Amino acid sequence: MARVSVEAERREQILIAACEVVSELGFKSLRIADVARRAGTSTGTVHYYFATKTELMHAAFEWNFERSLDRRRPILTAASDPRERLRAFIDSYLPADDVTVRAWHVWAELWVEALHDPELQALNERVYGEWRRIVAEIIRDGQDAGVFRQEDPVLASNALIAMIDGLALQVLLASASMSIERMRAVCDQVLRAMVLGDG
Amino acid sequence: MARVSVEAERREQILIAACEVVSELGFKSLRIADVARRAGTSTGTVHYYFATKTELMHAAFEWNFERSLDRRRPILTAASDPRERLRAFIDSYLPADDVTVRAWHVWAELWVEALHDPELQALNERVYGEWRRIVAEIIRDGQDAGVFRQEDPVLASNALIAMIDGLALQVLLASASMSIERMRAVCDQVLRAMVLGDG
Amino acid sequence: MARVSVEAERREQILIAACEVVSELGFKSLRIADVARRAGTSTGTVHYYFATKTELMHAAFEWNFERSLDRRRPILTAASDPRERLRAFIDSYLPADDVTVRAWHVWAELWVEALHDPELQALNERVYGEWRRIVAEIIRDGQDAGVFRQEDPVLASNALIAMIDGLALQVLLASASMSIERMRAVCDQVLRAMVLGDG
Amino acid sequence: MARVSVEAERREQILIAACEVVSELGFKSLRIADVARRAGTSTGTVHYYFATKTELMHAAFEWNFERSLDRRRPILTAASDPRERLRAFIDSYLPADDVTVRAWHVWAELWVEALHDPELQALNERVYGEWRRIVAEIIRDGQDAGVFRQEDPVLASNALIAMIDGLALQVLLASASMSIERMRAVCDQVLRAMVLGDG
DNA sequence: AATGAATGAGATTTCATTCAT
DNA sequence: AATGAATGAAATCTCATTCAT
Repeated sequence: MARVSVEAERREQILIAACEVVSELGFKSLRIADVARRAGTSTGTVHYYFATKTELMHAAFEWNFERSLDRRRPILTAASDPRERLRAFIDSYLPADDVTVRAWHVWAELWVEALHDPELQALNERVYGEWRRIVAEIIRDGQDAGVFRQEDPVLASNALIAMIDGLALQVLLASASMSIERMRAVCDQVLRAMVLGDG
Repeated sequence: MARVSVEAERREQILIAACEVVSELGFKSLRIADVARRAGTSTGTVHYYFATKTELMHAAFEWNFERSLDRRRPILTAASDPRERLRAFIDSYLPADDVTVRAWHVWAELWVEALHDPELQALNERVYGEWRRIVAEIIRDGQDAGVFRQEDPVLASNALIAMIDGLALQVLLASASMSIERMRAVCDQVLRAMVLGDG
Repeated sequence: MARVSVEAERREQILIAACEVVSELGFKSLRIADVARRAGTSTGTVHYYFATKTELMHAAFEWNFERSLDRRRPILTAASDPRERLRAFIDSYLPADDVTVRAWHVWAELWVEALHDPELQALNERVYGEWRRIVAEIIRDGQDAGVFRQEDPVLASNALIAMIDGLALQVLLASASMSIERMRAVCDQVLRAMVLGDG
Repeated sequence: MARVSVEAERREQILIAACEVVSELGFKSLRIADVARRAGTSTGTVHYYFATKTELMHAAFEWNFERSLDRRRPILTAASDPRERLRAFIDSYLPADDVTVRAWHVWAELWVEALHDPELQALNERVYGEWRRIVAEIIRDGQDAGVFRQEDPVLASNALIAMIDGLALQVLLASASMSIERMRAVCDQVLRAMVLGDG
């Protein structure tokens, strides 16, 4: 019993460390030794839990996604006005705090890694399926309530999510022309256009 | 004179090869030896033209951007209806043909590399400045002509470009839910919403 | 008392497992973890019984030899015609069944390991002393009975045993030109030459 | 031109070093770093010539065999009495001098490695085919000349070669009961039995 | 008596970079 | 201008061994 939790705990320590290192150095520069040091253990131990670097990174990407989802659950289950829900959801994706910035970094690394790795593509697919369903649902609710303009909710959801990805990326790239505030303003203008009787 | 052009040609051969290899294997897996083989030369020669791997990659990213810009120039200088111009511009970014797909791959690799490299961030900044100016200009033209809805053209331009980046990425990731056709449909719906008297 | 036998049993399980793994993977590739898995226990337990890998392997070689000897005892104690006894003895060394093949594999691994290990050389010496004495005895009996040709029985015994080793090795190496049948034919011809009044 | 010979020379230096190290430490204990040091170069260079440790070892085994063959060619082409030729051939296999001892060591390591490696089994097959043909030829010549006893020359050749292998192995194992002199005596007695009108 | 998580020393392998030609 | 043999630093991965439980 105690054993199991020790193992699970250790495993998570290593995954946390891996995400931190990916976020700081990038996947390309990440060395097992960095992860080990960060997790307060040895490379041997990292390999005891994850047979290969690839296995470790896949697990880290998966873990990063699960945590992201966990953090949003409260927002989505809160029964509130669709406009509020959509805004809160989008807001939670602004790379404003350390945790969110880190998660975005990891996610960006996954994208590029996935370009040449079908297994990671499958993870991306799963995640985006989840996002698209959530956002499309909110849009549909808003349309039914007569507060969002009529249009295909699935296409709109795709447009919204893609825009967030693209904007966040520019923010992460420390773009002088794309600060957090600017990103928020862009999102606001797009949301305003979606809401009826707001112009 | 002749010499200079021979050198310039060789240099470009190497840059082309570098972009091809990045697109196929990813930056992380690219080896100088791969680029050399692809360019039909030796690692020694690659280093003769580019002192370090970093220098080579920066030059390749720059080259990729210049080519991208060259390919769009005809679209932008063609004096036509803003709606047509905007659509043509967006269309030229759909990762539909090999050349465009390859360019996107290289671009995606640059993004992630730039997360930890200020020099590449500067390149990204220059490129996005260019794009934003171009798109904002078209939007302004359309608004002046009374065909686009009134809104901040710079914010709208940011929204549009970010969306294209995000959508293209999902297409590149071979997402089952984001084909080229789907991407086109998403763009169409967004454009339709921008155009007045179209709903 | 009961405890001791439990320990002895466990010890033997591990030795059996070690011989099986050596036979299948070779000494070079054998890992303690393999032996542990095969014995249905853990690496910790293997080390509880054998302090080091070297100690385990020496014990396994010793065990392999003892078993080999045990299997031949009935043949040697059966009072019969020297010709029959010699033939039966040789026959028992043909790598025809699984048990014998496995024993040969282990033995071959010992040879090569012993090239750089005096302790294993000592074991080899003991074993060969045993074989040579046995075979020389049979030959002497046959000479006394007037059925074997006159020659130095110790030299003849060495020749015979060396030949069996060399032939068995080629059979183990899956040589297309040295099958079990061929090995038997070679031994037959040599035996026939030893027996008087047979040409 | 010069280049080619430099490469070929370097390659051979490395193979010589590899055989020496195998002979001294055994295949199991051999490290690329040992070979590199012995060859007066770096591990990087060894890998420049041989992609993997396996490839290096296979090449070394092959090289060891080719050299062995080269050393015997004079004996075999010398037109002389079959009895003399057979004796000289056998004599050349006694592990009496350093070169021969080293070659035997390498050969013994190959045997055991080949037990789990089909590619090495193929090499063993090629080599033994060569030996068997050579020895069988000599025996046939001797039988035709009426100096060797009548028996199947191929079986006799197999018996002889296997015996030499088995005896040499015991000599290499520093067996107290199998010195070089003893090995010579055993061979002599066997040869004497083959020769007609000699008892 | 038995376990298995953890370790660290060490081995192979990779590859950008150098440099003599 | 161009080459490619050679290098060495560094990274992943392996595994016997230890030790707290």
